[in-house]
Amino acid sequence: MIAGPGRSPRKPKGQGAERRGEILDAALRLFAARGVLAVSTRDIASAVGISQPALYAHFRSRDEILAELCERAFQALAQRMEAIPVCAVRDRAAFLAMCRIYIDFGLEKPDAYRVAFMLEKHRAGAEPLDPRILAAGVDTFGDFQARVAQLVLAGLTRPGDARLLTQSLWAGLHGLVSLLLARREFPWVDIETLITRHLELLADGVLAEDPLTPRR
Amino acid sequence: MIAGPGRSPRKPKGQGAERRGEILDAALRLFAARGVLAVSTRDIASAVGISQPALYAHFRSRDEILAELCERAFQALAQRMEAIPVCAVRDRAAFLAMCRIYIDFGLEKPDAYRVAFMLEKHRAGAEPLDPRILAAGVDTFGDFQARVAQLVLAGLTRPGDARLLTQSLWAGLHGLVSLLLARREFPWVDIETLITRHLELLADGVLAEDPLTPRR
DNA sequence: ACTGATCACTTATCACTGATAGGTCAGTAG
DNA sequence: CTACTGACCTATCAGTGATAAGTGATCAGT
Repeated sequence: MIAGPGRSPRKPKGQGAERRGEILDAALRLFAARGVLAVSTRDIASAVGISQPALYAHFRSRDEILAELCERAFQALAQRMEAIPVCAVRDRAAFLAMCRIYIDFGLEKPDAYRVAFMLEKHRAGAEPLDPRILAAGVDTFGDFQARVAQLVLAGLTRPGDARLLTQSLWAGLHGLVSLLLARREFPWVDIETLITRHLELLADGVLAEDPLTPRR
Repeated sequence: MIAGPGRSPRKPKGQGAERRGEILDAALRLFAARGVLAVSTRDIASAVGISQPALYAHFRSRDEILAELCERAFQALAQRMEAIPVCAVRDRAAFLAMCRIYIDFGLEKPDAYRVAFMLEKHRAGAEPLDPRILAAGVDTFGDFQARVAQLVLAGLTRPGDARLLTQSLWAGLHGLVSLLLARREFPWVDIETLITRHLELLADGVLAEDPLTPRR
């Protein structure tokens, strides 16, 4: 669409996997700058400094580039989540910290979050979604679930098994992040207040009332 | 993309607003059948029985068709919500029923829901979103908030004003609906169980503990 | 040193997208 | 009858994702 700042001046050949990485970096940078829908394969190729069809030597389709970025995003989130070790999830504070990591990730890396959780990968009639990506998503979800399971084992949660509680909690977190990202023009209350209150709401809904660790 | 079943055989002229309605109906039908992204203006025009440029006599762009459908979707949701009058929202059961209406709407009319709540209207660099649509959304949200305010007035909620609680609750509901719609291939637990438990979670998070109306 | 294969890349082109320009034709007002 | 209006058409635009076929450098084997 727009000429853009960055037509690189034709690169030397570039060694296999190295080019692949360059393409992914350029794509993520453009997606972050203009939005996922507004970036064409020509834009990406131009930013890398190669012709548009050259992309197809490294990726089978534009969607495969997205899928690869999606996998990267899952890994980045999983890495952040490691800041709260599974064994450390034993009280309300750790629960809140864990949820906070998810929300902060979404708000700080909106395009990674969009690619991973908001884009519809298989439009009606397309192929059934790269199983590698599905696996990466399920893995990341598993990391989350393992931490919730700690709370269940410690008897801190309201009734329900870890899988059910985790899916419900995930929905609660995703709802806030995705609405904030997709409806920036909505008249939100103060965002920090909203996040804090929403986390309290989720904690109240997931965790058992416990007089020893009062809510506020 | 695909020829599709429905090239209507060239309509007679059609009176102004009537054509407009036909176009919206056809667009919604196609979006529901193939997904919003997979439907072109030529598909819509062909289904109505007119040429593709003729659409632009009634709408300024494809996005304006989407915006109009979005407004319709908000109205449809608002209409369903009227089944629970504002004054009737006085207890946990009414709260759950109100939330259930939202979720059922999303799952039963996935394309209307997608158009209204999940599509990103203003990609980076586009025009700032039709204010009529924004107003329709804020109105629908207001209907929701009025019901939550009843609960606040009745002293049934945990701390927080109605606006804050409503935005948080909305996020909780939207998270579940949008994830179920966007990630159909995810290994969800039984969906009815998940919905029920999630609504309990939200109720526990929003409503005060009240020994007179026990949770289960 | 020559040959043949391979690889990363190119240009040219495909069918398709949303959108615009300009002409056609029926119906109506004067 | 003329003049106008409005709904509609065909033709065409630039931009999209993707493919085909060709180019030139590199490298292994002889």
